[in-house]
Amino acid sequence: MRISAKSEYGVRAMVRLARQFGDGPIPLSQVAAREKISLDFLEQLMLLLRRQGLVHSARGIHGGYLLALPPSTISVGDVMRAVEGPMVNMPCLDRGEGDDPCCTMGIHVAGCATRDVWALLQEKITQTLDGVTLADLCQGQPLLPLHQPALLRELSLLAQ
Amino acid sequence: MRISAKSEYGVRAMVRLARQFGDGPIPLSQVAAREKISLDFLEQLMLLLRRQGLVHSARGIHGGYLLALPPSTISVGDVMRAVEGPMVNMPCLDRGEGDDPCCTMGIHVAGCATRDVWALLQEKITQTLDGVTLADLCQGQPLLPLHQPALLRELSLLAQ
DNA sequence: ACTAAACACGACTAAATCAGTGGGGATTCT
DNA sequence: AGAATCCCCACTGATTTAGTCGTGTTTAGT
Ligand code: SF4
Ligand code: SF4
Repeated sequence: MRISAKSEYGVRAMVRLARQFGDGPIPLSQVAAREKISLDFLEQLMLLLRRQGLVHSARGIHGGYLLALPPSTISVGDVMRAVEGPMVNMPCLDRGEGDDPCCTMGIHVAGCATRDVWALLQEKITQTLDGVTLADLCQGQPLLPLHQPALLRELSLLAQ
Repeated sequence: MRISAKSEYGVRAMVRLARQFGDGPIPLSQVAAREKISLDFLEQLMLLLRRQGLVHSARGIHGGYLLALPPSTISVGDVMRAVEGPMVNMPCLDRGEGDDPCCTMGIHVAGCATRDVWALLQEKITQTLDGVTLADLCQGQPLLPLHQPALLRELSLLAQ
């Protein structure tokens, strides 16, 4: 369950673009230098993000990349899906109950008890990552009150 | 973010042991055959689980492995931590704010905005995986009512 | 027109990780 | 003794990761 460099760099770069939202295209060379990311590698990531419609690009001497949407409407989950595909990579999750056997069990996926855990995990991860936007990361204040049970935190959010 | 074979096999094997909790030691050869896992690979995993105190082993001709605790007290998170270390592998999460720089930023980790996302993600994943026990996976009924928002589900659990 | 700065895109690669194998022990039951 | 089982570690082939490189295209300024 490690977080790949693609995801980390992708999010870092997008946060950088979010901070300068409205300033026109930002050249990747600047982002790469400030975030200490390989320019060539970063270009590949931005290409994926552009194809997903999360950023726009401008070519030529004053070109660069810029967010296609306001920072508050782009989630970390959107970025990660764009740069590295499905958030949780467990093949059996992508198939319906009636599909072919896909795993080492060789059996119908409906017969697997542990599959439910991975489905639950995928749901929670997706919820979490889709619940944080680039705008959230631009502000200085902490993202979460740590050491507080999730239920309490969610209830307090509900009470607002 | 893929789930490694270590984790999947580890959980599958532990569920198998949980189903036969109380029957004495189960030989790995049986578990491997029924779960279609390489015996040699599985042995490595069980060794790790034993060192974490999650299972006991018995050698000799009627030996095998058995859970060291009741299935309802062992969580999926416990199993995964035993077989593959920290649940979310992002080095900067394991260091305090005052530690050395550890990442490509080369800067103090406190200065990184995106780190908060990974911390939040780690917290959520840990909560989720620690909230499911082997006993939960042994029962036939579904683990989660899918397509239902998490908050509602948690509230309904609270109401019980 | 020319040039420099930027994106576009695919091919290639060194290193790391993963998943599994193999081989030798040690222990216990019959 | 002998068979089944756990114990432990070294090794390997395949895959993935995290880049690098090369070449081309577009645009702005001169
Ligand atoms: S064994 Fe179960 S969890 Fe693993 S791939 Fe097959 S259906 Fe999915
Ligand atoms: S850049 Fe931020 S998120 Fe990445 S390793 Fe460093 S502190 Fe952690």
